[in-house]
Amino acid sequence: MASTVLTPKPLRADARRNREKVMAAARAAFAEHGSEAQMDEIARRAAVGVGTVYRHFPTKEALCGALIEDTFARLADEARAALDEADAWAALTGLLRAAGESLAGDRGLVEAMQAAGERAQSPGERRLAAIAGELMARAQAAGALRADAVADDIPMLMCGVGSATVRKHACGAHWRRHLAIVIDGLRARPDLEPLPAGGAAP
Amino acid sequence: MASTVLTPKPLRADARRNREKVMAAARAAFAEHGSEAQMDEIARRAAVGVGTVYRHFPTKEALCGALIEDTFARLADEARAALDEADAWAALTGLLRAAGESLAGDRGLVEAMQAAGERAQSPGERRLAAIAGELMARAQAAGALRADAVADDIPMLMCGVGSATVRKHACGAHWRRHLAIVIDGLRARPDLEPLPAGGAAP
Amino acid sequence: MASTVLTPKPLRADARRNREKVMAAARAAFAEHGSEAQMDEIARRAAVGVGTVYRHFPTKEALCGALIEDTFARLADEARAALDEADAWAALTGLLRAAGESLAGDRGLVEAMQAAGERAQSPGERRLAAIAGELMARAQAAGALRADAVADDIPMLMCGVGSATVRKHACGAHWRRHLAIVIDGLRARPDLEPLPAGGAAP
Amino acid sequence: MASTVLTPKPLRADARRNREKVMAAARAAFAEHGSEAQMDEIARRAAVGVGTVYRHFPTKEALCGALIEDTFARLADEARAALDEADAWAALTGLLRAAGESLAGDRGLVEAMQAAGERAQSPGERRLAAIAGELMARAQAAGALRADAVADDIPMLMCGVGSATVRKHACGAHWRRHLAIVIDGLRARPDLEPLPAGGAAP
DNA sequence: TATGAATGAGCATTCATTCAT
DNA sequence: GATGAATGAATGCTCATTCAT
Repeated sequence: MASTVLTPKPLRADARRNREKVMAAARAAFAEHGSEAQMDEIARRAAVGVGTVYRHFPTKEALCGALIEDTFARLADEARAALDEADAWAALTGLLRAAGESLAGDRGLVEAMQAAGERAQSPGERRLAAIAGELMARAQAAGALRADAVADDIPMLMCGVGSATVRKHACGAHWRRHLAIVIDGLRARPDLEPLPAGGAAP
Repeated sequence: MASTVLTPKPLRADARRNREKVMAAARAAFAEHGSEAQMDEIARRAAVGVGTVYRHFPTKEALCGALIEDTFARLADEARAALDEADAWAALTGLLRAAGESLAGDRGLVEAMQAAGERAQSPGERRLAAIAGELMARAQAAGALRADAVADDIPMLMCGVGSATVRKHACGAHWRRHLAIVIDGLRARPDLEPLPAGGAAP
Repeated sequence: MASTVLTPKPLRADARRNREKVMAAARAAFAEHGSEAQMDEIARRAAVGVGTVYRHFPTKEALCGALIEDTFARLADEARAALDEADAWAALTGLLRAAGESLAGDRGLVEAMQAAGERAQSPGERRLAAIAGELMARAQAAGALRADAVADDIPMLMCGVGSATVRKHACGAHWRRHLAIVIDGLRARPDLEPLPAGGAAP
Repeated sequence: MASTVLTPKPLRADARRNREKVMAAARAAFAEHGSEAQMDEIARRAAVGVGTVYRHFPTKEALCGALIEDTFARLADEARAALDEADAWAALTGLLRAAGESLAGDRGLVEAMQAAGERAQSPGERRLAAIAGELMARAQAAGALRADAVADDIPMLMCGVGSATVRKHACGAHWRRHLAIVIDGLRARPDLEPLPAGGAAP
């Protein structure tokens, strides 16, 4: 699903099946434990030997990265469809909601969003950012999105929302409330104070 | 300061000094590395032996917990002062801003907020929640805070903001923008859609 | 060439070709990396699958052994020609020089010489030893080779010379100097002290 | 014994005892298995946990290196005493014999000599080389050592001799015979052909 | 009581060998 | 037969915790 861009070799059928078993197992393990997930456990969940995991992904980091890129690429594909929507604000908030659902409960992905900026952006990430930027521009032109929101705000806000998705919530809270509040905070209003300037942090 | 509730024994002066050196060192180490901070490094920063660290805190987790409680207690103390303020909305947002500054760049604290709900609430945390709840009620009564915001939303939102504080930001972004957007999203507005219901998650 | 003594089955043409590709690849790999050469790399160099390597040689050790025997057999063939030479000392030193050139830079072969005595002598090795022994006897009879040199000394000395061939030398040194010194040390001289007795070692 | 040059800290008594147990165990293990010796086995032989091994030596390579340097330093100390001897040839051959005894059967040390030139010379190694060079000059001046021998020849020759020491010898051979032949080959003689030129190899 | 040396379970990764395709 | 994917025991190293000095 939207993962291989160049398809270097048409993997043997059983190898492809194993690769997918490994990715599924890894997705589950990283979602549950973040980058502390153990390679042996991933292999066990995939019902293969560790060697097989390493045949497909040279290091744990590479495996984790492949999973993340896979998610970004899928989100970007979905987002591209949203570009056709007439209502830019609806398209933008739809994208945020979709991103929230992808992040939901996935410790690995949330860690990755927190670590963004410590590594180079992957292709899917860049595509996603470009589409989000386009949607923001349209939503600002339509007067729905506050004018002082910038493209870089989106991954930061989604990092925050993602962070909330991995919390065991107290009963009144839920990450969809967090997202809804953020979205409301992004709406254009006549009387809002401007956002503080961005810049290197912390 | 403000950390021990029962003070079981009045520690010898040098023991107390060591305890404080350890806590300071641990605060720095956890802030920088999160829960991956190493006990040896903490001892080294505190200029004591590891044994001394373990004399004051039985496990790494206990040390980390003491630090967190210390922070919550300090925040709660500060927040209590805010109860005297006439403008409830200003008091509430002031509290959020103070919390943001405490979280800023502190990986350990941010991790702790993400893990909240997996452990029992500490006394400071409870005091802080109570004060925040009181401020919310007043702000809602004053018509400044949206009526559908609930007490549990606050730590969740601050978890998100905290998450942004540990990110290496792209240049346009900054966690204070995140917080400002959240605050704007919390303002009462005539035409807002109600927030989705909370509930156990994920 | 000269490797299989009994040639149990006349291998199919393509199988023989593969066997030779594998041996050539293995020779290069073992020469470069010694016994740390990896089976996968040998297969890759030979442009065959690992399975094919294992079809021809049941274990890495067997492959390595076949290579060594191949080299000894070739040396023995060359040495047999030297038996016709009139000057026994020249024939003997020629053999040592030829052996040095074969060893030169071949980590696998040098390792094998160090390990000699831990495994049974191969046929080629025995033939070579017999020829060397014959040359030694003649050279001693001619008064050129010191009388206290014995057959077993030769592989030991060549082990030492071989060891020098795999060294990255400091600029003044070169293994041919080592060999020349050894050869000079083997010359009969009126005033030499006798060599120490041999015997099990170390 | 001649190992610590700067004595950075006066190790606690038990720590020093353990350090020495580890070095003794490692010496035995590296002697027997070369650099393939396993850290767990070294710990077991020393009757300590692996962690203790790593406390004293940060990596396997460092441990191996410390052992080698220890040997070179001890040899250099012994060699310095030899500088007082009147008979330079006897002093030089005595040094070679002592080196042979140190190398005898020590796979780790022999590997190190083969790898010399792939890493920087250690202080002990340099001291040893300097003393050997001085002895060579004197022995050449006395007309005992052949004039075309150079300093770099010595470690190369000892590498060869060392290589012979780890062989399981056939009954007629023994590394002391190898060394004796090399020494005889180094004697000045009126009618020797000059050694081939040194230079980069292989 | 403070120290820091010792412990050892735990984890990522490698590679000879096997076996389904 | 040939292939190369799969296997999993083995290995170097880490780090929270314990305990002798």
